[in-house]
Amino acid sequence: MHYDTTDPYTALRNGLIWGRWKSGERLSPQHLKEELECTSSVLREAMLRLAGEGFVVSEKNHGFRAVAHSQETFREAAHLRLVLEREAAELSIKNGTFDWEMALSAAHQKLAYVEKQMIETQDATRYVKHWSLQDWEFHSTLMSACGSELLMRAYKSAFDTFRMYAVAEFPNYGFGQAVTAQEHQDIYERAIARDVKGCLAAIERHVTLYKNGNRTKVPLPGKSSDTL
Amino acid sequence: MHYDTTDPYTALRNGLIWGRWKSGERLSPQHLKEELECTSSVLREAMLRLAGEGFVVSEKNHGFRAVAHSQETFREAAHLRLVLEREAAELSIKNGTFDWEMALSAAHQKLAYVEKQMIETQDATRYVKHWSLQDWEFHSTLMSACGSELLMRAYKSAFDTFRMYAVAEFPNYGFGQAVTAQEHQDIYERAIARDVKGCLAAIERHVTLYKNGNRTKVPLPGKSSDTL
DNA sequence: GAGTCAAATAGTTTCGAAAGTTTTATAAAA
DNA sequence: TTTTATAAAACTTTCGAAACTATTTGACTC
Repeated sequence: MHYDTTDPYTALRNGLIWGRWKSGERLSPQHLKEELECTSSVLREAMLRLAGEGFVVSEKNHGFRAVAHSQETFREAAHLRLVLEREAAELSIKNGTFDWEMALSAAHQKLAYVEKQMIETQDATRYVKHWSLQDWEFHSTLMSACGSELLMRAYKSAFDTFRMYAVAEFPNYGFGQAVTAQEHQDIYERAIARDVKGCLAAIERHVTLYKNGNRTKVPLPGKSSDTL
Repeated sequence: MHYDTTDPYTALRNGLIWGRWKSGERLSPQHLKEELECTSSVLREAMLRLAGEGFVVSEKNHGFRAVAHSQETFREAAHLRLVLEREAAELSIKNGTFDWEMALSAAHQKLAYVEKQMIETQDATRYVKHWSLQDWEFHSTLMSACGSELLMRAYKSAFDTFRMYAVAEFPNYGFGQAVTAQEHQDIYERAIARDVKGCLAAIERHVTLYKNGNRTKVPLPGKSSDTL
């Protein structure tokens, strides 16, 4: 019924991001080859690439493991996000064209729509993957006019680490009801208004709330979904 | 006479950093296997890892290439260095212990020694690799008390990109006689004095001078050396 | 001479077996 | 029972050949 069109590398990468394998878990090409429908060699190649990207660690003659995240790693990722996002957002607000404004408006609209659904249906779990994807799209669009490919790459890396931990440790990947929606709204409005100081402050509030784990205490009811 | 004890991965990585292969050059495992004394398979594995790290790019069925750096990439790397180094230096200055002070003092001493040699002998080329290594050690020691492994990793990545371009495009990897030495001296003194504002300003001067390529116009005489 | 096609060549990726390493299991000795 | 030594099993890495893909060459046509 459902053909898996994704290559082993992508399947592995997504599995790592979305918690298919636990932090620090062994990744054996031999055992995973049935599940991912390929030979152990191509899995090995994919894992080597992912090792370079930091999703996987490898020790000589001991194979591969999903990278182990601690709460400390999470704090560092949040901090790095903050530093990079503030810099990139400031540049974007200063340099962004009208096209950027439109893109940001669209990204925010999509994100707000998901968040509205999550709150109204009182069923966050059903939408968390959509939400997490739109969360990324919003933040990266916000930064997209900063003019530095390298800065964006560094941010993506920090964001991925951040999200891996959130997916593994927080019931709803960190979505915390109305709070997040308002925070994103604030960031969006101040960015469009070209209010650098206000926007940076909003970003700081947003990421800091996460970091302190405030959201873990408000799990919402609902059953899991694998729509994505 | 000289046994190469480094594995193919390290050899490739160093070759990429130190300009053994030009920006954008094809890296064919088949052809490189003689030079690096291994089979094409282990070279492929090394390249896959380096692809993940961003030193190498690969396109399906087209093999590998050394990553292509433009002047724009260089500017972005310099900018990212600045952003990350300011943040980390500030944290280090605020949190650094006496051990950190000692380590920084030692790192600066070594760097200053190399720079003194370069200036006195009027033969920069002979010491550029030493200098580049000590330059890294000084900057990373300065940041080492920031308390964030992730931030240091992101910085290293930006530094490597920065250096690859400098090695390829500048006669002396960017060393510019007395200017650099004085800059490092400034950064060092202000860090030890726990003068955050002064140190950050010194860092900004240092990296900005590089970025504008001011150093390219003062090549020093002397012949090449492969001591390292 | 320019353009098209097919064959030949060169290069890349995948594969599964061989070689090498670590871990587990088993048996002998203290 | 604990320790040490040895053998077996499980796994990781390396290897070279096979399969596959891209590029070049050269013959043929317009």
